[in-house]
Amino acid sequence: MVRPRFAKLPPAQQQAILQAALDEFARHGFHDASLNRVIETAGISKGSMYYYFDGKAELYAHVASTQIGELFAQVGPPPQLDTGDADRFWSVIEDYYLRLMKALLASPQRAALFRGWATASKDPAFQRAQGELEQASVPWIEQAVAAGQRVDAVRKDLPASLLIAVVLGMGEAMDLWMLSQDPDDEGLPTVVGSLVSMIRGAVSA
Amino acid sequence: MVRPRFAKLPPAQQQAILQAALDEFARHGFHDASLNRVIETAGISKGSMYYYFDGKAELYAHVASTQIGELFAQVGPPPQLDTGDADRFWSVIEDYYLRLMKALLASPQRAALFRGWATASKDPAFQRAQGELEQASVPWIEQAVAAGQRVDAVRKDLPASLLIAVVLGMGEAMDLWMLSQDPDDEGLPTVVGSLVSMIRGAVSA
DNA sequence: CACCAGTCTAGACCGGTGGTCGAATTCGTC
DNA sequence: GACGAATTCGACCACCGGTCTAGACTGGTG
Repeated sequence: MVRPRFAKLPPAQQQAILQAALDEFARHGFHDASLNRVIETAGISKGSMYYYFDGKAELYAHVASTQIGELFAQVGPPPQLDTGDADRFWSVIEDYYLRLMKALLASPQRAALFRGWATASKDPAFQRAQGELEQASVPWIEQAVAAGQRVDAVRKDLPASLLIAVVLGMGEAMDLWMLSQDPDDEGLPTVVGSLVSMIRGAVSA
Repeated sequence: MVRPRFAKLPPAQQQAILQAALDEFARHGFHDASLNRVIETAGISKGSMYYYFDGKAELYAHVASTQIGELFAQVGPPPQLDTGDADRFWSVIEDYYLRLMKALLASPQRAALFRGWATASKDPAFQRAQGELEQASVPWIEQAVAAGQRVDAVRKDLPASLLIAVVLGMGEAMDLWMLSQDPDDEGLPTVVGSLVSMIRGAVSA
């Protein structure tokens, strides 16, 4: 975790550090980002950086969770999923996915940060600090799978861990593909519709 | 590419280098593997290593392509896919997938090496040297998708690049999940059957 | 024999990395 | 002002992948 001391810094300096870190992580991804460049850009010394953050991974985790928070603040909380039948389930998923992607495409730097997520998630140094972030995304997917099974939208003959792993893998591949295509706002709904139809095909009963 | 000089080394020393590199890459993945540890284990100097290999990426590429070669020698070449209808297509896929996974589970070190592939494929230093390896896997998937479309086993309304990206993502997630489950030989066919059914659901028409 | 070009090895060295640490400085409070 | 805690600083550490030079060894030639 970020150390509590950080909150006591003048907001301007907090912002300088976070902005420098966001720039660096968005541009280079987790592993190739340089802490030395961050402290140089932010105008602080290495000692200060390690006084406020336990290390590179903690800094990344803090930046990423801040960005996630802002993204959710824009898009709104995840919707209720088990309020209808299977078709309803999937159309709610598609709608929410579409809104998320729209918001993401609207802020390229944030998109670049999340694009580097896949890389970061395989880095041992990062995985130790990932706990907090994971608890914001994986449980939601777990609940979504459970809700889908409740309304007969998701098959029940496979372990939930496998369904989740596959959905995450598909999502990652789709996100990377979409971000590399840079679709306009008109084409986006069609693309998202196709992606959700693929997920539906993979996991539905 | 590996330099031709390497082939002129005494086989024992070739083996020492390749074994040390395989151990290191399998244990740590591409990025976190240390060339210094490899040369120490192999008992050669850094100068010699760079005399025989252009760098870390070339060494990894050589080790990996050797392992791929041995794997294919065990399992046999990819099968002909467009010799029947859709059901035939998918059963051939499932059969081949099953044989590949069986062979992979039989040699844990090789499995660990390939598990690190995903990590490696995102490393810029690695991508430059990936050409040779890529030409052995991606084109095969492209052909498989094209063959599947020919026999109406794969939907034609989406770009091939998306289908391939999603299938690769699913495959990666499934492989990781399977290797983490460490299934016995009895359970394997069932699991592989489920996985192929998920891929089929995602990409079929 | 002497000489030489080519092959090969050793390891010092380079700029970079993330991370540590003790000293110096600033700040809050008596 | 004085004292202790909070904060800042940058030198320093071990390690990384990669470069480079000095020299040992080899086989061939006059």
